[in-house]
Amino acid sequence: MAAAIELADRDGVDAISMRKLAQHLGVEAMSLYTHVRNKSDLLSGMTEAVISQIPISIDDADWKTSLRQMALAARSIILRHPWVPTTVEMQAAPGPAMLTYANAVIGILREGGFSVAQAHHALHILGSRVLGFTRDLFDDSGDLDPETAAGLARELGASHPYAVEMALAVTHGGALGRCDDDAEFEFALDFILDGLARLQSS
Amino acid sequence: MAAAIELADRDGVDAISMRKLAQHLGVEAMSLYTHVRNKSDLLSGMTEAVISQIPISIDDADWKTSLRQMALAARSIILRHPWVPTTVEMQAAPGPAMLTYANAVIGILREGGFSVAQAHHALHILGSRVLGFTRDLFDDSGDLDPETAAGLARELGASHPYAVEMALAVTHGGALGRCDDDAEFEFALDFILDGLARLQSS
DNA sequence: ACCTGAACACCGTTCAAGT
DNA sequence: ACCTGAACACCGTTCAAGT
Repeated sequence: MAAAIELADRDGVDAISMRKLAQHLGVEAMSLYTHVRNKSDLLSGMTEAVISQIPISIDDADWKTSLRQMALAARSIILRHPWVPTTVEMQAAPGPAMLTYANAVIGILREGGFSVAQAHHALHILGSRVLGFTRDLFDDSGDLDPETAAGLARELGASHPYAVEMALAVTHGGALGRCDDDAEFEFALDFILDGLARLQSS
Repeated sequence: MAAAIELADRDGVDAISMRKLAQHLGVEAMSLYTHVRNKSDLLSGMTEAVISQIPISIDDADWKTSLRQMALAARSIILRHPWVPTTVEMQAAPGPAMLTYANAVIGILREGGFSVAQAHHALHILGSRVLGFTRDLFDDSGDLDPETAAGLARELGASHPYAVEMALAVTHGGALGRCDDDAEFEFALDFILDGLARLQSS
């Protein structure tokens, strides 16, 4: 399992095949089937192993800081295993580690005074952000060299002025510095947590 | 392209292979390579074809109703092609249709009075929700028959009380009716749009 | 320009066989 | 209990050949 995680971290999850993993372990491909039912079983095992590393916040802080702590902790762990979002989405049913994590999140909300219905809404709103990741529509932390960026701007400026304006502002530090994914994640997280506080008290 | 979309709608995107698609078209697999560079080119073509169907709202309503309209329209189209979220995430670079869509969203925000920085934040917060989909952590619109549900509750109730409480409330209409994905999506969307309005005026 | 067929280097998985 | 090797039914893609 550890070997598979290491291999996925290095080469990406697409590079994981029974044959390659076996080779990585100095063994024949079919030997893996004694330890794992099939490939999807392997992938859930890897996913569960990572999820179970996310610390569940136990201290009795208020729900907002607890949730914030957990989401940021989750993010820092998942950043080290960038393939996890993919494998999480591939799973049909959540494993025990995932269930424990979800139970902790719901528990924080319920103990914080959310009704079941409110907590349910909150889960839908937080979506995968409680797990520390957001599938961005596209990478805007781009590193284009200035000349190709200028070329693109000239080509697309007429048809997509707003997109180009933002891309330019974000990539080479115009008004905004280059897009800071960490800061952007925290901003979105706090935006949601503040909204949930308002939802609860309304 | 249309044939590929039809096949993916019917059998899922995993069932799409050059060989199967060719067979579906009554042709040999290698013939496809005259119309498409490779498989990933095929998948982006399919994705782009669907994205380009999403109507860009042109009427001069305020930004909130415009964005709401677009997100709901996007959702209704993507619901008919459930594989699109997957293929969107697989793409390295956004195609023209995706760019046009993003430009429209940013344009609505900018014309609605958002600064570039605010619009940038808004994009990160909306995430894939502007495209009408959210990857839920897990399906909670489950349809378990009552007895296995009761069994699960007994088994997990001790270790995961909060998760079980919510699952029971959501699945067989306790306090909440069974989880209505449409309503839940609209709720989350409005939650975000209201928050963005507050962000803008602060 | 479009289609074909054979071929190559991969997959996941089974099964019978070994220790 | 754990590992192996051959085999099967698949992949995406190349290349030379046809019309």
